[in-house]
Amino acid sequence: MATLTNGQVDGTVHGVGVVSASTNGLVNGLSHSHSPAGCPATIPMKDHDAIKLFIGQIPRNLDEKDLRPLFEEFGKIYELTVLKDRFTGMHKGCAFLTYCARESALKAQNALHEQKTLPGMNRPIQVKPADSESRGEDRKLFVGMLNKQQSEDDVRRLFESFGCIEECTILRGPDGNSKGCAFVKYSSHAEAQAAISALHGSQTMPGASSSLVVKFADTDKERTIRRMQQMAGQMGIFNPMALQFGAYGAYAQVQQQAALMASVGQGGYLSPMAAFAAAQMQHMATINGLPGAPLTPTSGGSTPPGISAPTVTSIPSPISVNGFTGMPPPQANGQPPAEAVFTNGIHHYPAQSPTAADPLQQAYTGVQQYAAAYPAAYGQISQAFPHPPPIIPQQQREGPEGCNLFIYHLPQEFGDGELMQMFLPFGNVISSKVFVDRATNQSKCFGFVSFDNPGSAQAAIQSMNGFQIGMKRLKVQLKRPKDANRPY
DNA sequence: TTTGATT
Repeated sequence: MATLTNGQVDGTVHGVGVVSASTNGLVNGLSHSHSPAGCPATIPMKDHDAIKLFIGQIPRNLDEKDLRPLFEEFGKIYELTVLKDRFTGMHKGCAFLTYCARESALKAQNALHEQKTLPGMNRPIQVKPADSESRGEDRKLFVGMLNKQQSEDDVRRLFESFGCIEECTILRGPDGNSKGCAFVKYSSHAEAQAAISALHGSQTMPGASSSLVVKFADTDKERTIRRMQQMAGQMGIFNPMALQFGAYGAYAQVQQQAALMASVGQGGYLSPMAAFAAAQMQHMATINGLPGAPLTPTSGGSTPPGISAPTVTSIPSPISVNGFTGMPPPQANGQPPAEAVFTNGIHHYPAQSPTAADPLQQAYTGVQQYAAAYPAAYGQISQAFPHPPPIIPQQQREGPEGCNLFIYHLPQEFGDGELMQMFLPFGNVISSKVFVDRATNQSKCFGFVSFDNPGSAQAAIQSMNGFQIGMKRLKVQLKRPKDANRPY
């Protein structure tokens, strides 16, 4: 019965391999009747996941009608085309073959590929998925910035007017919650392209942070590249210096920042690093609880062995860094509050000649103050040192509950790196993320920092919440737990 | 200016 139906709609069926072919035909016929509007009524139907095969090493005297019988024993053929030279029409010795059923293609490949040699050929026949198949996700779209409440059906409705949707999947987490993105597979590249043109950036879903993203899904290669980049990012978070030297390394990092700050500070442009160094200086004052009080420019400047740093001097004038207000007016006297605070045996060296007040020295001094003001913080880092440092915390972006901070009112210039470094003194930062507007690549001035323990997170809140940078004050709070703020 | 998604 099914065979008859197929025979009627498909004049090319030859009645070979009828049993399995008709089964597939029936299934497809049924699904076809339910297919969304806009799907062309292609006959005969093939499986959505049908595989287009490349057939090689075909004698040039065989054309489609000669080849059919050979392949039909594995299932109903949807399409078989001998490749011909575009200009001369000459048989190129190969063909494309698509079965209605994916299964048939697999069977044919297993049975034939390199298994026999056709008459007149000196190499065995090739039966394998066409290149276009392995490459071929060019009709599959990645859709981002969906509302997390939207279902497959909602997404289908949004995309159905551009073509025949073969597949629509919302990406979900382990708990079944939508991740706000989806895959939509059309039956052709052109349909997918049409959907991109019409929908990408066209609207912003309620609750989404930016406009709808509609683009071709990654190919395998792109996916691999992305993975590598992610790995690199993971490694990058954990600065080798910090890992190797614990607090010592962190301190060296700060020195590097200071140097960088100085180098750009003179040009009038305030880099993220400079902003950070400046922030640290100010923060240091805050922590001391001595805003405007004598903060010591230090005689305690240390140059840890092996780390090159400029000669340290005291600062004769108040620190002022472009664009930053509220800096404490340090005075050139007194002692740093925490001389020799490093608990891992690193000591400050005596200061050298007190001279000039160039930006570098200012910055450097400020950073020293910062370091000096953080005995506890640096102590934490150094405590972690004797244990094997957690290098890559299993891909995780988030720490345990209570370890993740949400920070906003960040300076526009801050990126992930600056954010991390700002919080490094409070513990092991397992991730830091500044939100970036996908359209403009600009920071949205808020982000996340995750520690590996709640104590560090609390310490960071204590110290950094309300911390003034420029005209803004940081807000540092625990990240809302995932299940909070659910409408239902 | 207010909560990390991504094949």
